[in-house]
Amino acid sequence: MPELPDVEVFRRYLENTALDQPIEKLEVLAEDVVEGVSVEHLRSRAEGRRFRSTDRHGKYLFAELDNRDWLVFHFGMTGYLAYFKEETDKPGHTRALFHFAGGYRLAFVLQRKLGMITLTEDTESFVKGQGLGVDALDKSFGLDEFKRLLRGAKSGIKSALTNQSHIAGIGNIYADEILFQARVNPKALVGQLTDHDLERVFQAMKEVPETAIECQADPARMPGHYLLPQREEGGTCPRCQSEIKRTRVSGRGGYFCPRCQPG
DNA sequence: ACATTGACCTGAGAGC
DNA sequence: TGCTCTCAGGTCAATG
Repeated sequence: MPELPDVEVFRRYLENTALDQPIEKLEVLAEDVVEGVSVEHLRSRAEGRRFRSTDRHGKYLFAELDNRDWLVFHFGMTGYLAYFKEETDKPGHTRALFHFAGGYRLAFVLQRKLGMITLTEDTESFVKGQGLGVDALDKSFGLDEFKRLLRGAKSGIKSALTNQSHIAGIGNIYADEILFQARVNPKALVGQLTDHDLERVFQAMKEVPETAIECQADPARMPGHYLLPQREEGGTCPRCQSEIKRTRVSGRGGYFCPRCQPG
């Protein structure tokens, strides 16, 4: 779930639910999801504060406190946020829980503990420290820079797209969707692609996440020509009705249409 | 210096 | 039912 579009949806969710409310208590239910700072320190910085603004870079979500600290959330493969009031609505695998003055809570949920929470004073230096590349949807990130980043890459196009140190935000699922929309085979090497291929990949890299965000990152709401709702073996290509095939690209499962994305 | 693989963590679903 | 195996949208360290 948590690639760029999902994290952007979480960001807006936090913005629309939890902003400006006094944080009475931060309950950490799994201490190992707090990284870089002690749980005590994190709690002491957050309690008594409010979330003032939010930001996002790639798959990282930032929430600014009114003391100018930033909480950083990473959602791993399974994370999400849940805002609720009744104890019975608390999701399983809640790892941290913000209790607000009005009785509402915001849960940071991870099934697998591959995500984390940390603290930073400066989001830009955090991004730099993580070695993250430009956010895929950054307005100033244009075709020329895209070509420059990929030129010289010896890897496959899918690895290049999901390499967070080049471009931040694209993961396994959306890489498949982008390559499907661009009609490029997921096993293609960057060096084999024509300029025209790269232009289509670039355009899809901009359009797909934008559209996914509009659809709340929910495959059921996505346009009929999207692969995502059909992303399973035996699924049907929305363009040519061929059978969707599964493949393995650098250790990860991928799905594609052999006819629309010939290799 | 780069690219790919395995490990990390936990649960769901398939097959026996 | 219960066991084992494989897989899952993340990154990072260790390999090639």
